Amino acid sequence: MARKTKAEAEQTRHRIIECARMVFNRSGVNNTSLEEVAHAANVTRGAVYWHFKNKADLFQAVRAQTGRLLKLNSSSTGDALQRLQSGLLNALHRLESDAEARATFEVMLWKCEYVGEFTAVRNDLMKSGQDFLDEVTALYSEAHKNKILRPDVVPEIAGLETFFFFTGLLKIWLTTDNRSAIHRQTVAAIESHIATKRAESIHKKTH
Amino acid sequence: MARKTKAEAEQTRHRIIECARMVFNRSGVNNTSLEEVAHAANVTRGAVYWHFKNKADLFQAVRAQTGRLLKLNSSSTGDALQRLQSGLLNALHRLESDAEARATFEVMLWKCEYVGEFTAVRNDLMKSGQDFLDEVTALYSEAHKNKILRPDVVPEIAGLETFFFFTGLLKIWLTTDNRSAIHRQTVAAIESHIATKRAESIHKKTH
DNA sequence: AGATTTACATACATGTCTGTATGTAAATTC
DNA sequence: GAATTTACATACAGACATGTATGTAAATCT
Repeated sequence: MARKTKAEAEQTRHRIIECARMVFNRSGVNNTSLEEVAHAANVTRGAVYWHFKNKADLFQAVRAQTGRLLKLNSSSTGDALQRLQSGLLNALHRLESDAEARATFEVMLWKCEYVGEFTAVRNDLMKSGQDFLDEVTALYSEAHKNKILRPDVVPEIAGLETFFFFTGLLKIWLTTDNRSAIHRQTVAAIESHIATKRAESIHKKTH
Repeated sequence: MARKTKAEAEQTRHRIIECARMVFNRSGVNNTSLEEVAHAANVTRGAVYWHFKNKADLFQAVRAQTGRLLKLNSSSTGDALQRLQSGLLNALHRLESDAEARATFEVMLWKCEYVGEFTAVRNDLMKSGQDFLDEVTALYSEAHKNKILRPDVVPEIAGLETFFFFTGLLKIWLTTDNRSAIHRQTVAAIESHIATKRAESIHKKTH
């Protein structure tokens, strides 16, 4: 076959990543051969090995393409707790609407053995987890400063709690068969998670 | 080699399970060959295949030997929320003190691809997750009935929240390098998680 | 326009894993 | 105590995965 244009090569690379995500999600990362990925992408292993060093490298690319789920510092308004809540709800909404992101997280949380070459991937994952924790903690600190956080709630601890909570939520939500069936309860759990941390001051709008 | 006594055979079976847990934890379930397990247990693959149908079956045995982590209906006393809290703390404590249980959960949460034969294992896992959810929800219902739950907290939602929270806690805690360093904060997160759900009645002892 | 890369496809060498079939000597059964 | 299981070890067959080396025709560079 002829050499491809630079743009075509980039297309090929993207196709490999997308197909890798699909196949990983179907068969698991370790259980998937690069031959399967190549076949799904209509190329040979040669192409895969040209674009990526090995499977772990490919998996990192899959991860990188999806990126972070939570974006707290974006458009949303309101006090710190409201911003945190809508950040969490937005993340959930992205998972619901973005099938690719969902697949990526499904692979990361249920279809990958973090061992050997993949411990590096896990460290990466934990690093973005630490970022999540930092951002959430910062929001709780702001809430504390503004007296809208319950006085007996420590920002650092609350941040950790939310980190645990959302990690588990993702893990469980992703493996639930009928996700739309638990949508309402999941949203309610998020709202309740935040609401119970809010100081009981004068009359406040919950909604 | 000679045929083993029934008791010896049972010993062999146990040895295989324990070694499987170790090797799975080191190399991941999918990435581990039954030859490795057999070697670690000082037997051949013949023995492994005699005792277990295949790797998934062996993994189920590893899981079954460790059993559930949470035992809420046991000895602890106090009101529903106190019992829930000590149940969660006990589960954490078991993970800290019981290296085998820890290894099993590490494998289940970080070193296994739930795909193919292993989807059955995941279903099993989710079933015990559902049991957890039911028990926790029952405790919140009791707390609600006894007016010690915040009136704006719905037992079912709180149960779900706690389920998410503890699932994430396990996952994160198990992959943290220096676990003793985050012990205090983890305990505090559990306590805070429960405390924020308690109704603010008259004077109560937090400790 | 010629030289040089590039973007793969093909081929090769090697190792590994699985499941099953068969062998066997001693426990266990009757 | 003879017949039958049992608890494995050994052997076999087939598939499959990985990484690299090599080939090649067309882009891209100069």
